[in-house]
Amino acid sequence: MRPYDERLEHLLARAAKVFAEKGYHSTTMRDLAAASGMSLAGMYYYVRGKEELLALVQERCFARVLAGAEQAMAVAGDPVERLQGFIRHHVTFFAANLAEMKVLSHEANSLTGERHRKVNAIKRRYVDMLERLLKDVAPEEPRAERSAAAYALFGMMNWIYNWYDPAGEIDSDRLAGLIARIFVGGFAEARSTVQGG
Amino acid sequence: MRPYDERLEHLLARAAKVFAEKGYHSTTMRDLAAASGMSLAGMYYYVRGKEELLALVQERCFARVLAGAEQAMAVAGDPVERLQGFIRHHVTFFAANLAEMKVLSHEANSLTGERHRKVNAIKRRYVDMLERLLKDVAPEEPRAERSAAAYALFGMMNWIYNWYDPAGEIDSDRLAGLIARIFVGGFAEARSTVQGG
DNA sequence: TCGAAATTCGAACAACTGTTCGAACCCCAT
DNA sequence: ATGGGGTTCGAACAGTTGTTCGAATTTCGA
Repeated sequence: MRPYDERLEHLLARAAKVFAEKGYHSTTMRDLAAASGMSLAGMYYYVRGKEELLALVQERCFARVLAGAEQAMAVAGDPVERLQGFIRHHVTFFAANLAEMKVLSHEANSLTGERHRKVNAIKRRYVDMLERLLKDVAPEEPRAERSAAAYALFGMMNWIYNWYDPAGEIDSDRLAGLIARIFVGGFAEARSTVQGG
Repeated sequence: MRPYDERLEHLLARAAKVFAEKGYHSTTMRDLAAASGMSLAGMYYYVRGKEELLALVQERCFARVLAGAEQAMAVAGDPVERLQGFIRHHVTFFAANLAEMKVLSHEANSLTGERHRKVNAIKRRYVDMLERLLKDVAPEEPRAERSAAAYALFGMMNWIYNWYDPAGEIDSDRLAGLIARIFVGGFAEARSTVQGG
Protein backbone atom coordinates (compact mmCIF):
# COMPACT_ATOMS: atom_id res chain seq x y z
CA MET A 1 0.00 0.00 0.00
CA ARG A 2 1.36 3.37 -1.01
CA PRO A 3 2.21 5.84 1.77
CA TYR A 4 -0.34 8.24 0.33
CA ASP A 5 -3.15 5.70 0.70
CA GLU A 6 -2.01 4.74 4.16
CA ARG A 7 -2.12 8.34 5.33
CA LEU A 8 -5.54 8.91 3.80
CA GLU A 9 -6.79 5.76 5.49
CA HIS A 10 -5.34 6.94 8.77
CA LEU A 11 -7.00 10.32 8.39
CA LEU A 12 -10.38 8.74 7.63
CA ALA A 13 -10.15 6.40 10.62
CA ARG A 14 -9.35 9.23 13.02
CA ALA A 15 -12.02 11.43 11.47
CA ALA A 16 -14.63 8.71 11.96
CA LYS A 17 -13.71 8.46 15.62
CA VAL A 18 -13.92 12.21 16.22
CA PHE A 19 -17.15 12.54 14.21
CA ALA A 20 -18.63 9.76 16.33
CA GLU A 21 -17.58 11.37 19.59
CA LYS A 22 -18.42 15.03 18.99
CA GLY A 23 -20.81 14.90 16.07
CA TYR A 24 -20.02 16.09 12.55
CA HIS A 25 -21.04 19.72 12.87
CA SER A 26 -19.35 20.19 16.22
CA THR A 27 -16.08 18.81 14.89
CA THR A 28 -13.71 21.41 13.53
CA MET A 29 -11.01 20.87 10.96
CA ARG A 30 -8.60 21.82 13.74
CA ASP A 31 -9.95 18.95 15.84
CA LEU A 32 -9.30 16.59 12.96
CA ALA A 33 -5.82 17.96 12.43
CA ALA A 34 -4.97 17.35 16.08
CA ALA A 35 -6.50 13.86 16.05
CA SER A 36 -4.74 12.79 12.87
CA GLY A 37 -1.37 14.36 13.65
CA MET A 38 -1.49 16.44 10.48
CA SER A 39 -1.52 20.17 10.16
CA LEU A 40 -4.69 22.06 9.36
CA ALA A 41 -3.62 22.84 5.82
CA GLY A 42 -2.02 19.45 5.36
CA MET A 43 -5.34 17.63 5.35
CA TYR A 44 -6.42 19.51 2.25
CA TYR A 45 -3.79 17.67 0.29
CA TYR A 46 -5.74 14.46 0.85
CA VAL A 47 -9.27 15.75 0.87
CA ARG A 48 -11.24 18.54 -0.77
CA GLY A 49 -12.84 19.64 2.47
CA LYS A 50 -14.69 18.67 5.59
CA GLU A 51 -17.76 17.30 3.84
CA GLU A 52 -15.70 15.04 1.58
CA LEU A 53 -14.18 13.60 4.73
CA LEU A 54 -17.64 12.68 5.98
CA ALA A 55 -18.67 11.35 2.59
CA LEU A 56 -15.63 9.11 2.32
CA VAL A 57 -16.17 7.72 5.81
CA GLN A 58 -19.80 6.92 5.03
CA GLU A 59 -19.29 5.55 1.52
CA ARG A 60 -16.42 3.27 2.44
CA CYS A 61 -18.20 1.95 5.50
CA PHE A 62 -21.43 1.38 3.60
CA ALA A 63 -19.61 -0.47 0.83
CA ARG A 64 -18.23 -2.90 3.40
CA VAL A 65 -21.68 -3.35 4.95
CA LEU A 66 -23.25 -4.13 1.58
CA ALA A 67 -20.54 -6.56 0.55
CA GLY A 68 -20.71 -8.36 3.86
CA ALA A 69 -24.49 -8.57 3.79
CA GLU A 70 -24.57 -10.08 0.31
CA GLN A 71 -22.00 -12.61 1.38
CA ALA A 72 -23.88 -13.40 4.60
CA MET A 73 -27.09 -14.04 2.69
CA ALA A 74 -25.53 -16.11 -0.06
CA VAL A 75 -24.71 -19.05 2.19
CA ALA A 76 -27.97 -20.21 3.76
CA GLY A 77 -31.02 -21.35 1.83
CA ASP A 78 -34.08 -21.08 4.08
CA PRO A 79 -35.57 -17.54 4.09
CA VAL A 80 -35.66 -17.40 7.88
CA GLU A 81 -32.05 -18.53 8.04
CA ARG A 82 -31.07 -15.90 5.47
CA LEU A 83 -32.87 -13.29 7.56
CA GLN A 84 -31.02 -14.46 10.65
CA GLY A 85 -27.78 -14.23 8.70
CA PHE A 86 -28.61 -10.70 7.61
CA ILE A 87 -29.34 -9.65 11.18
CA ARG A 88 -26.27 -11.38 12.60
CA HIS A 89 -24.02 -9.74 10.05
CA HIS A 90 -25.47 -6.24 10.48
CA VAL A 91 -25.29 -6.33 14.28
CA THR A 92 -21.81 -7.84 14.57
CA PHE A 93 -20.45 -5.50 11.89
CA PHE A 94 -22.05 -2.57 13.69
CA ALA A 95 -20.50 -3.57 17.01
CA ALA A 96 -17.10 -4.14 15.41
CA ASN A 97 -17.15 -0.77 13.62
CA LEU A 98 -18.98 1.37 16.14
CA ALA A 99 -17.47 4.71 15.19
CA GLU A 100 -18.02 4.40 11.45
CA MET A 101 -21.50 2.93 11.86
CA LYS A 102 -22.50 5.66 14.28
CA VAL A 103 -21.39 8.25 11.76
CA LEU A 104 -23.32 6.41 9.07
CA SER A 105 -26.48 6.22 11.18
CA HIS A 106 -26.44 9.48 13.05
CA GLU A 107 -25.04 11.78 10.37
CA ALA A 108 -27.28 10.43 7.63
CA ASN A 109 -28.50 13.91 6.72
CA SER A 110 -25.32 15.87 7.32
CA LEU A 111 -24.27 15.45 3.70
CA THR A 112 -25.70 17.71 1.01
CA GLY A 113 -26.29 17.72 -2.71
CA GLU A 114 -24.82 14.97 -4.87
CA ARG A 115 -23.00 13.25 -2.03
CA HIS A 116 -26.21 13.06 -0.03
CA ARG A 117 -28.05 11.53 -2.97
CA LYS A 118 -25.30 9.00 -3.56
CA VAL A 119 -25.33 7.65 0.01
CA ASN A 120 -29.13 7.67 0.04
CA ALA A 121 -29.15 5.56 -3.10
CA ILE A 122 -26.94 2.94 -1.47
CA LYS A 123 -29.18 3.01 1.58
CA ARG A 124 -32.23 2.44 -0.62
CA ARG A 125 -30.59 -0.68 -2.09
CA TYR A 126 -29.81 -1.99 1.37
CA VAL A 127 -33.37 -1.44 2.61
CA ASP A 128 -34.72 -3.11 -0.52
CA MET A 129 -32.52 -6.09 0.19
CA LEU A 130 -34.18 -6.55 3.57
CA GLU A 131 -37.69 -5.93 2.25
CA ARG A 132 -37.27 -8.61 -0.40
CA LEU A 133 -36.07 -10.92 2.31
CA LEU A 134 -39.13 -10.18 4.44
CA LYS A 135 -41.34 -10.91 1.47
CA ASP A 136 -39.92 -14.42 1.35
CA VAL A 137 -40.21 -14.82 5.10
CA ALA A 138 -43.80 -13.61 5.44
CA PRO A 139 -45.50 -13.56 2.03
CA GLU A 140 -48.97 -13.21 3.49
CA GLU A 141 -48.05 -10.01 5.38
CA PRO A 142 -49.46 -6.76 3.92
CA ARG A 143 -46.85 -4.67 2.09
CA ALA A 144 -47.24 -1.69 4.44
CA GLU A 145 -46.63 -3.86 7.48
CA ARG A 146 -43.65 -5.53 5.85
CA SER A 147 -42.08 -2.19 4.99
CA ALA A 148 -42.67 -0.81 8.47
CA ALA A 149 -41.31 -4.01 9.99
CA ALA A 150 -38.12 -3.59 7.96
CA TYR A 151 -37.63 -0.13 9.42
CA ALA A 152 -38.47 -1.42 12.88
CA LEU A 153 -35.72 -4.00 12.53
CA PHE A 154 -33.27 -1.38 11.31
CA GLY A 155 -34.30 0.69 14.31
CA MET A 156 -33.42 -2.11 16.72
CA MET A 157 -30.08 -2.62 15.01
CA ASN A 158 -29.03 0.95 14.30
CA TRP A 159 -30.03 2.29 17.70
CA ILE A 160 -27.10 0.31 19.07
CA TYR A 161 -24.78 3.30 18.86
CA ASN A 162 -26.86 5.04 21.52
CA TRP A 163 -26.29 2.52 24.26
CA TYR A 164 -24.11 -0.48 23.35
CA ASP A 165 -20.86 -0.89 25.26
CA PRO A 166 -18.49 -3.37 23.57
CA ALA A 167 -16.72 -3.88 26.91
CA GLY A 168 -20.02 -4.56 28.64
CA GLU A 169 -21.75 -7.70 29.74
CA ILE A 170 -23.25 -8.76 26.41
CA ASP A 171 -21.11 -9.45 23.36
CA SER A 172 -22.21 -8.73 19.83
CA ASP A 173 -23.06 -12.36 19.05
CA ARG A 174 -25.46 -12.57 21.97
CA LEU A 175 -26.95 -9.23 21.01
CA ALA A 176 -27.42 -10.35 17.42
CA GLY A 177 -29.08 -13.52 18.64
CA LEU A 178 -31.41 -11.57 20.89
CA ILE A 179 -32.47 -9.17 18.16
CA ALA A 180 -32.93 -12.02 15.70
CA ARG A 181 -35.01 -13.89 18.26
CA ILE A 182 -37.22 -10.85 18.93
CA PHE A 183 -37.79 -10.06 15.28
CA VAL A 184 -38.12 -13.53 13.85
CA GLY A 185 -40.21 -14.69 16.78
CA GLY A 186 -42.44 -11.64 16.69
CA PHE A 187 -42.75 -10.97 13.00
CA ALA A 188 -42.19 -14.19 11.11
CA GLU A 189 -43.59 -16.74 13.54
CA ALA A 190 -46.08 -14.88 15.70
CA ARG A 191 -48.82 -15.03 13.07
CA SER A 192 -48.94 -18.80 12.85
CA THR A 193 -47.79 -19.99 16.26
CA VAL A 194 -48.73 -17.34 18.81
CA GLN A 195 -51.49 -15.19 17.44
CA GLY A 196 -52.95 -18.06 15.48
CA GLY A 197 -52.59 -16.36 12.06
CA MET B 1 -52.72 32.31 29.20
CA ARG B 2 -50.57 35.42 29.38
CA PRO B 3 -49.29 36.87 26.10
CA TYR B 4 -45.74 36.31 27.33
CA ASP B 5 -46.32 32.58 27.77
CA GLU B 6 -48.10 32.31 24.45
CA ARG B 7 -45.16 33.88 22.63
CA LEU B 8 -42.66 31.65 24.41
CA GLU B 9 -44.75 28.63 23.51
CA HIS B 10 -44.89 29.78 19.92
CA LEU B 11 -41.13 30.28 19.82
CA LEU B 12 -40.51 26.80 21.25
CA ALA B 13 -42.87 25.16 18.78
CA ARG B 14 -41.20 26.83 15.80
CA ALA B 15 -37.74 26.10 17.18
CA ALA B 16 -38.61 22.41 17.53
CA LYS B 17 -39.69 22.31 13.91
CA VAL B 18 -36.53 23.97 12.62
CA PHE B 19 -34.27 21.88 14.87
CA ALA B 20 -35.98 18.77 13.52
CA GLU B 21 -35.55 19.85 9.90
CA LYS B 22 -32.01 21.19 9.88
CA GLY B 23 -30.49 19.73 13.03
CA TYR B 24 -29.60 21.72 16.12
CA HIS B 25 -26.06 22.75 15.23
CA SER B 26 -26.96 23.71 11.68
CA THR B 27 -29.77 26.02 12.67
CA THR B 28 -28.76 29.57 13.43
CA MET B 29 -30.45 32.01 15.74
CA ARG B 30 -31.27 33.93 12.58
CA ASP B 31 -33.11 30.89 11.23
CA LEU B 32 -35.14 30.74 14.43
CA ALA B 33 -35.86 34.44 14.28
CA ALA B 34 -37.19 34.09 10.75
CA ALA B 35 -39.24 31.00 11.62
CA SER B 36 -40.79 32.54 14.72
CA GLY B 37 -41.44 35.98 13.28
CA MET B 38 -39.32 37.61 15.96
CA SER B 39 -36.18 39.61 15.55
CA LEU B 40 -32.79 38.15 16.34
CA ALA B 41 -32.38 40.15 19.53
CA GLY B 42 -36.04 39.78 20.44
CA MET B 43 -35.71 36.08 21.19
CA TYR B 44 -33.23 36.81 23.96
CA TYR B 45 -36.02 38.43 25.94
CA TYR B 46 -37.65 34.99 26.23
CA VAL B 47 -34.63 32.75 26.37
CA ARG B 48 -31.06 32.93 27.67
CA GLY B 49 -29.60 31.55 24.47
CA LYS B 50 -29.69 28.89 21.82
CA GLU B 51 -28.96 25.99 24.13
CA GLU B 52 -31.73 26.94 26.55
CA LEU B 53 -34.09 26.81 23.59
CA LEU B 54 -33.06 23.21 22.92
CA ALA B 55 -33.23 22.35 26.61
CA LEU B 56 -36.76 23.74 26.97
CA VAL B 57 -37.95 21.85 23.90
CA GLN B 58 -36.53 18.59 25.22
CA GLU B 59 -37.58 18.98 28.85
CA ARG B 60 -41.15 19.98 28.08
CA CYS B 61 -41.55 17.19 25.56
CA PHE B 62 -40.05 14.60 27.88
CA ALA B 63 -42.30 15.70 30.74
CA ARG B 64 -45.33 15.02 28.56
CA VAL B 65 -43.95 11.64 27.53
CA LEU B 66 -43.39 10.61 31.14
CA ALA B 67 -46.79 11.77 32.32
CA GLY B 68 -48.53 10.00 29.45
CA ALA B 69 -46.59 6.79 29.99
CA GLU B 70 -47.43 6.63 33.68
CA GLN B 71 -51.05 7.20 32.84
CA ALA B 72 -51.01 4.59 30.09
CA MET B 73 -49.55 1.97 32.41
CA ALA B 74 -51.84 2.74 35.34
CA VAL B 75 -54.96 1.42 33.64
CA ALA B 76 -54.27 -2.20 32.70
CA GLY B 77 -53.34 -4.94 35.15
CA ASP B 78 -51.66 -7.76 33.24
CA PRO B 79 -47.90 -7.13 32.68
CA VAL B 80 -48.16 -7.89 28.98
CA GLU B 81 -51.10 -5.54 28.66
CA ARG B 82 -49.20 -2.82 30.52
CA LEU B 83 -46.26 -3.36 28.17
CA GLN B 84 -48.57 -3.06 25.18
CA GLY B 85 -49.99 0.11 26.68
CA PHE B 86 -46.49 1.51 27.14
CA ILE B 87 -45.59 0.76 23.52
CA ARG B 88 -48.86 2.09 22.15
CA HIS B 89 -48.47 5.33 24.07
CA HIS B 90 -44.84 5.89 23.11
CA VAL B 91 -45.41 5.23 19.42
CA THR B 92 -48.60 7.25 19.05
CA PHE B 93 -47.14 10.13 21.05
CA PHE B 94 -44.03 9.99 18.88
CA ALA B 95 -46.05 10.10 15.69
CA ALA B 96 -48.24 12.91 16.99
CA ASN B 97 -45.24 15.01 18.06
CA LEU B 98 -42.72 14.11 15.39
CA ALA B 99 -40.68 17.32 15.48
CA GLU B 100 -40.26 17.45 19.26
CA MET B 101 -39.58 13.71 19.53
CA LYS B 102 -37.03 13.83 16.74
CA VAL B 103 -35.23 16.63 18.57
CA LEU B 104 -35.41 14.60 21.77
CA SER B 105 -34.07 11.46 20.10
CA HIS B 106 -31.58 12.84 17.63
CA GLU B 107 -30.16 15.74 19.64
CA ALA B 108 -29.76 13.73 22.82
CA ASN B 109 -26.11 14.76 23.15
CA SER B 110 -26.31 18.29 21.84
CA LEU B 111 -26.86 19.67 25.33
CA THR B 112 -23.93 20.22 27.66
CA GLY B 113 -23.21 20.49 31.37
CA GLU B 114 -26.05 20.68 33.84
CA ARG B 115 -28.79 20.70 31.20
CA HIS B 116 -27.38 17.55 29.64
CA ARG B 117 -27.31 15.81 33.02
CA LYS B 118 -30.88 16.85 33.78
CA VAL B 119 -32.33 15.41 30.58
CA ASN B 120 -30.21 12.27 30.95
CA ALA B 121 -31.62 11.78 34.44
CA ILE B 122 -35.17 11.89 33.11
CA LYS B 123 -34.20 9.46 30.38
CA ARG B 124 -32.74 7.07 32.96
CA ARG B 125 -36.06 7.10 34.83
CA TYR B 126 -37.95 6.35 31.63
CA VAL B 127 -35.65 3.46 30.71
CA ASP B 128 -35.95 2.09 34.23
CA MET B 129 -39.71 2.19 33.89
CA LEU B 130 -39.53 -0.10 30.86
CA GLU B 131 -36.92 -2.41 32.40
CA ARG B 132 -39.10 -2.95 35.48
CA LEU B 133 -41.97 -3.72 33.16
CA LEU B 134 -39.90 -6.28 31.27
CA LYS B 135 -38.94 -7.90 34.55
CA ASP B 136 -42.64 -8.53 35.21
CA VAL B 137 -43.20 -9.74 31.68
CA ALA B 138 -40.26 -12.13 31.48
CA PRO B 139 -38.90 -12.82 34.98
CA GLU B 140 -36.85 -15.82 33.85
CA GLU B 141 -34.92 -13.75 31.29
CA PRO B 142 -31.29 -12.90 32.21
CA ARG B 143 -30.81 -9.30 33.29
CA ALA B 144 -28.37 -8.51 30.45
CA GLU B 145 -30.84 -9.76 27.85
CA ARG B 146 -33.68 -7.85 29.46
CA SER B 147 -31.71 -4.63 29.46
CA ALA B 148 -30.61 -5.07 25.86
CA ALA B 149 -34.17 -5.93 24.89
CA ALA B 150 -35.37 -2.67 26.43
CA TYR B 151 -32.93 -0.73 24.26
CA ALA B 152 -33.90 -2.80 21.23
CA LEU B 153 -37.52 -1.82 21.80
CA PHE B 154 -36.58 1.85 22.20
CA GLY B 155 -34.64 1.48 18.98
CA MET B 156 -37.68 0.25 17.08
CA MET B 157 -39.77 3.08 18.49
CA ASN B 158 -37.32 5.97 18.36
CA TRP B 159 -36.02 5.17 14.90
CA ILE B 160 -39.42 6.27 13.64
CA TYR B 161 -38.21 9.80 13.00
CA ASN B 162 -35.92 8.48 10.28
CA TRP B 163 -38.60 7.08 8.05
CA TYR B 164 -42.20 7.46 9.29
CA ASP B 165 -44.52 9.56 7.16
CA PRO B 166 -47.71 10.55 9.04
CA ALA B 167 -49.44 11.09 5.70
CA GLY B 168 -48.39 7.64 4.50
CA GLU B 169 -50.15 4.34 4.26
CA ILE B 170 -49.83 3.23 7.86
CA ASP B 171 -51.27 5.23 10.74
CA SER B 172 -49.68 5.40 14.17
CA ASP B 173 -52.13 2.94 15.73
CA ARG B 174 -51.30 0.28 13.18
CA LEU B 175 -47.61 0.98 13.63
CA ALA B 176 -47.88 0.73 17.39
CA GLY B 177 -49.73 -2.56 17.01
CA LEU B 178 -47.06 -3.90 14.69
CA ILE B 179 -44.20 -2.97 16.99
CA ALA B 180 -46.05 -4.37 20.01
CA ARG B 181 -46.70 -7.57 18.11
CA ILE B 182 -43.06 -7.93 17.09
CA PHE B 183 -41.69 -7.25 20.55
CA VAL B 184 -44.23 -9.08 22.67
CA GLY B 185 -44.36 -11.99 20.27
CA GLY B 186 -40.59 -12.21 19.98
CA PHE B 187 -39.45 -11.38 23.48
CA ALA B 188 -42.22 -12.24 25.90
CA GLU B 189 -43.81 -15.21 24.20
CA ALA B 190 -41.10 -16.75 22.04
CA ARG B 191 -39.43 -18.54 24.94
CA SER B 192 -42.43 -20.57 25.93
CA THR B 193 -44.37 -21.03 22.70
CA VAL B 194 -41.85 -20.90 19.86
CA GLN B 195 -38.44 -21.76 21.17
CA GLY B 196 -39.90 -23.98 23.82
CA GLY B 197 -37.51 -22.62 26.47
C1' DT C 1 24.50 14.63 -6.49
C1' DC C 2 20.89 16.97 -8.70
C1' DG C 3 16.40 18.58 -9.73
C1' DA C 4 11.65 17.98 -10.25
C1' DA C 5 7.66 16.19 -8.23
C1' DA C 6 5.27 15.07 -4.08
C1' DT C 7 4.10 16.52 0.38
C1' DT C 8 3.73 19.69 4.45
C1' DC C 9 2.43 23.74 6.83
C1' DG C 10 2.39 28.73 8.90
C1' DA C 11 -0.27 32.50 8.21
C1' DA C 12 -3.93 34.83 6.79
C1' DC C 13 -8.78 35.68 4.97
C1' DA C 14 -13.63 36.23 4.49
C1' DA C 15 -17.79 34.63 6.11
C1' DC C 16 -20.69 33.39 9.69
C1' DT C 17 -21.82 32.55 14.52
C1' DG C 18 -24.16 33.56 19.22
C1' DT C 19 -24.65 37.27 22.02
C1' DT C 20 -25.00 42.09 23.88
C1' DC C 21 -26.46 46.84 24.44
C1' DG C 22 -28.99 50.86 24.39
C1' DA C 23 -32.49 53.18 22.32
C1' DA C 24 -37.08 52.96 20.75
C1' DC C 25 -41.70 51.33 21.08
C1' DC C 26 -46.18 49.92 23.11
C1' DC C 27 -49.56 49.43 26.66
C1' DC C 28 -52.18 50.79 30.50
C1' DA C 29 -53.03 52.41 35.38
C1' DT C 30 -52.97 56.79 37.33
C1' DA D 1 -52.03 62.97 29.18
C1' DT D 2 -48.27 60.91 31.03
C1' DG D 3 -44.93 58.28 33.13
C1' DG D 4 -42.99 53.85 33.81
C1' DG D 5 -42.52 49.05 33.17
C1' DG D 6 -42.87 45.42 29.79
C1' DT D 7 -41.37 44.37 25.15
C1' DT D 8 -38.95 44.87 20.61
C1' DC D 9 -35.10 45.40 17.65
C1' DG D 10 -31.13 47.60 14.69
C1' DA D 11 -26.48 47.55 14.97
C1' DA D 12 -22.39 46.08 16.30
C1' DC D 13 -18.81 42.90 18.54
C1' DA D 14 -15.64 39.28 19.42
C1' DG D 15 -14.72 34.69 18.49
C1' DT D 16 -14.70 30.72 15.54
C1' DT D 17 -15.11 28.45 11.23
C1' DG D 18 -13.62 26.22 6.63
C1' DT D 19 -10.62 27.23 3.24
C1' DT D 20 -6.66 29.13 0.49
C1' DC D 21 -1.99 30.29 -0.94
C1' DG D 22 2.69 30.30 -1.52
C1' DA D 23 6.80 28.98 0.33
C1' DA D 24 9.45 25.46 2.69
C1' DT D 25 10.63 20.77 3.07
C1' DT D 26 11.05 15.98 1.85
C1' DT D 27 11.36 12.17 -1.42
C1' DC D 28 13.41 9.66 -4.93
C1' DG D 29 14.63 8.26 -9.67
C1' DA D 30 18.39 9.38 -12.99
